[in-house]
Amino acid sequence: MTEIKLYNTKTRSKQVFKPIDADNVRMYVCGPTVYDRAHIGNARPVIVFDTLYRLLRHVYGVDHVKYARNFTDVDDKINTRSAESGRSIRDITDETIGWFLDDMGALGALEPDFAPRATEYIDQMITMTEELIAGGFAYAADGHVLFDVTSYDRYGSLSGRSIDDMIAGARVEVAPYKRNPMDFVLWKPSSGAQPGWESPWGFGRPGWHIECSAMSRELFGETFDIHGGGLDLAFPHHENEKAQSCACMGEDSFAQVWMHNEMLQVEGKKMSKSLGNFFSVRELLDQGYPGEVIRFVYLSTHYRKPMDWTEKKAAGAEATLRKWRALVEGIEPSTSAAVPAVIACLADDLNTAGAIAALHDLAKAGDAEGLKASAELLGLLGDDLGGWENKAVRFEEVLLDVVEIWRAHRTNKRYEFADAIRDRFTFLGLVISDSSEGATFRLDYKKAMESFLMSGNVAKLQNGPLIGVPFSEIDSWVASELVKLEDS
RNA sequence: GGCGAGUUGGCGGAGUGGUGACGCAGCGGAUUGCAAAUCCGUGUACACGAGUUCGAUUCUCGUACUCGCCUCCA
Repeated sequence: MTEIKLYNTKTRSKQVFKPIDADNVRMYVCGPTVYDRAHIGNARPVIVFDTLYRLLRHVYGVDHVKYARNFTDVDDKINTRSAESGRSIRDITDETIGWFLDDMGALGALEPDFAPRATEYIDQMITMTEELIAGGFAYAADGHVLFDVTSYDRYGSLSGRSIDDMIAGARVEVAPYKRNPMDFVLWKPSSGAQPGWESPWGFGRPGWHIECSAMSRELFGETFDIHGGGLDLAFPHHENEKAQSCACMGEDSFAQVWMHNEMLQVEGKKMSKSLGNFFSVRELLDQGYPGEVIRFVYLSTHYRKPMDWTEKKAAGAEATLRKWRALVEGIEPSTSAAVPAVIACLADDLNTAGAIAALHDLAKAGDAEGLKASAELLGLLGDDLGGWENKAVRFEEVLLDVVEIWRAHRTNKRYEFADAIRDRFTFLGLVISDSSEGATFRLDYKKAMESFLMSGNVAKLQNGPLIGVPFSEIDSWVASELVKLEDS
């Protein structure tokens, strides 16, 4: 059996992965708070852990791996959104969950086996909170229940912090009902319009961290194999989850391996709402980036390194995938055809960049079957379209007419006319590949967009090059230019 | 202030204690009416300083710089 090594945040080292039960490998990943479209940073853990899920399924068998990813559907951001829009919380969260699954599906992410919603596990959260109080790890005060961080002596061990250091950082909310400023909320009171449930401490709602502890116990039991999420969750979210669960169920309980993906940047800068370079997966898809291209860009950087999203990388990814897709077209590989070199890279702490290099080797060697089977382990080159339909040239009829004119000029050696037409094509971003089997065309989006802007169209670039013109506008512009070309 | 990560050729990006991936770009060639596409070939890079070593880009320590988390945000 393939030996998988994973970097464990808890031990700060790469270790051989030994599942608790090889017939029931369990992975829990923190999912989104559902109040808005997923931004491109949300997509990184989804793609990273989807790839790990695929690898685990390959190694342990599809029926022996269980993956849970929660939806946080009770949160003040959702309450705010509800108050602003006048819509019900359930409406907002239902819609957002639908968007999330659509957008992540477009990136080739498999749906997890479990997608628990926090609001459906309130009872379990209350139960765990009661257990923590009974065990002396939490206390009720002023309608709140707080976790007493001093009661758990390993508090801070996951993220490498000490309580004293953190208090010195002075970034904690001081509240009169807290015994220690670092104590965090397990339960808090709700008033009027806020969502809430009856509890031993009155009408209220859970704090953020308790949901993962309660839901993972319900779905997976007291212990499970892998807990993943973005590095920014390491503290406080994961530290607090671990404190709750281990205080409640023992130090050996809860996650055995903690994995954190590094953050994502955009064109070399931190992506944040305050910097305004913040955009959603849907915006990227709508601009014509196939989901598969986005996925490829993410996988070309190791998950524990900061990843920079750039247009240049996307263009490179597209060129590579286009080449590979042409090579594997019509190939039906057996599921066991995945190549050892690719598997070995993935098994080495998910070295996806190395795996992609191995795929390049396969492509160069012309091993279409190996390429396709191996690529599918990374969620690439699947049979679904991967979002390429957005790139299909929808003005095909006009195009074919113009091509006939171009061809006629060439056949008659009227090269100056033929070349003028071709130059026009090139200007429009239409890349012509004229082979012995006939001419084929594709639209170079970036080139087309440049020409579009050069042609006097108003630039709509507001927040950098990516938040630009929708692909559909380029599309119709190219079509109208082709009509002009045909007329002239 | 606390914690952590990184620094590899023009760009992106793996990896290794000892003849230096891979991709893109560039360059040369094949092909082409000319191109595009494709194919073939081509590149002695590992922040700086010291230490360990027969030998370090790879290990240790230090310096510089970059970045992230601790706040909305994964």
